[in-house]
Amino acid sequence: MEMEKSHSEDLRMLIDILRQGNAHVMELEAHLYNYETFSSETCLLLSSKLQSTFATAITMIKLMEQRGLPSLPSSSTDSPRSQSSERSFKEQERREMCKKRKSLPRWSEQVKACSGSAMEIPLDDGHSWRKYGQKDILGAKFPRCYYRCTYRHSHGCLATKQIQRSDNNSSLFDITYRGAHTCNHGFQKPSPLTNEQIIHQNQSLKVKTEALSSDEHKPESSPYFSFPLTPKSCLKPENNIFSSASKPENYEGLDSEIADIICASNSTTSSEMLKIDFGVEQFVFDSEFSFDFY
DNA sequence: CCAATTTGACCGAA
DNA sequence: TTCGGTCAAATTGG
Repeated sequence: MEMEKSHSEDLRMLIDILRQGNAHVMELEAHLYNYETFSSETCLLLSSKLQSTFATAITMIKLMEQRGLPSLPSSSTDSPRSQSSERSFKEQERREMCKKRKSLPRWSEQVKACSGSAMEIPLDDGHSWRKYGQKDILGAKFPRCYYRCTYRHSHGCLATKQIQRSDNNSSLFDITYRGAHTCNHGFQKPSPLTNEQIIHQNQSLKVKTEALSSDEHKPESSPYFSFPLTPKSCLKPENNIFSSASKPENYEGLDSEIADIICASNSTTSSEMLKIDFGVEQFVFDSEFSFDFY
């Protein structure tokens, strides 16, 4: 009762903090998009702001956990009855996680394999992935591989991707991403590419954002899919339109097609970006910031 | 020894 | 029940 009140206050604060973090992401993105004002210093600054935002949020969640929420399984002082509920608590947590993952934005692209020869592996997208599964898919010639962000546990980064070799053209890979990276290990220093390389890669790359059916969520609230974290397809080094290593005329030289791709997943237009939130309710409760359980 | 991958088990959705 | 996605123990590789 008393507890509940302060709990909801905490939540409100937490939400504010996360909103702030979101604002920083916007700002960061704006810088990435604006070639004129782009500076790595600014980005680093924003990145560290983001880090501290998340750190604060994490700390808050931990505190709230200690105070108001069911205690962690580790404490052996619990009454026996809480032990029986421990299982269902974990179970519940798992289910919530599942739900959350499904609600994450999704987009896919087709990527050409390294045009070497035998080494048929899709290009590295600049993020660090850890394979966690492989499945034979009904009616598909090749198995589907499942990857999650390497930093899932250390940073609570929920990004995942699936890679599946195309049936008819085995040098093509369908890659489906789910969830934007919240870790900041993502963007390795982009290697300089020539103009031709960029153009070539742009041509061989199709990005389609799968706007999830809006009936899946109450449309009026949480605009999940307008959360405009730039998909890797925009930021990944091999497409490094924004890389300071590539010359400005690269960007200007490339036509609106690229801009379309860049905007594809932000299709809700930048004017809407400002009122976007994380779908915070879910984010707060389900987030995997409980990394110290692992 | 640690971190990544492999692979069968498990679980929820359809 | 089947299928697709994830987990986690066993295995591999550095």
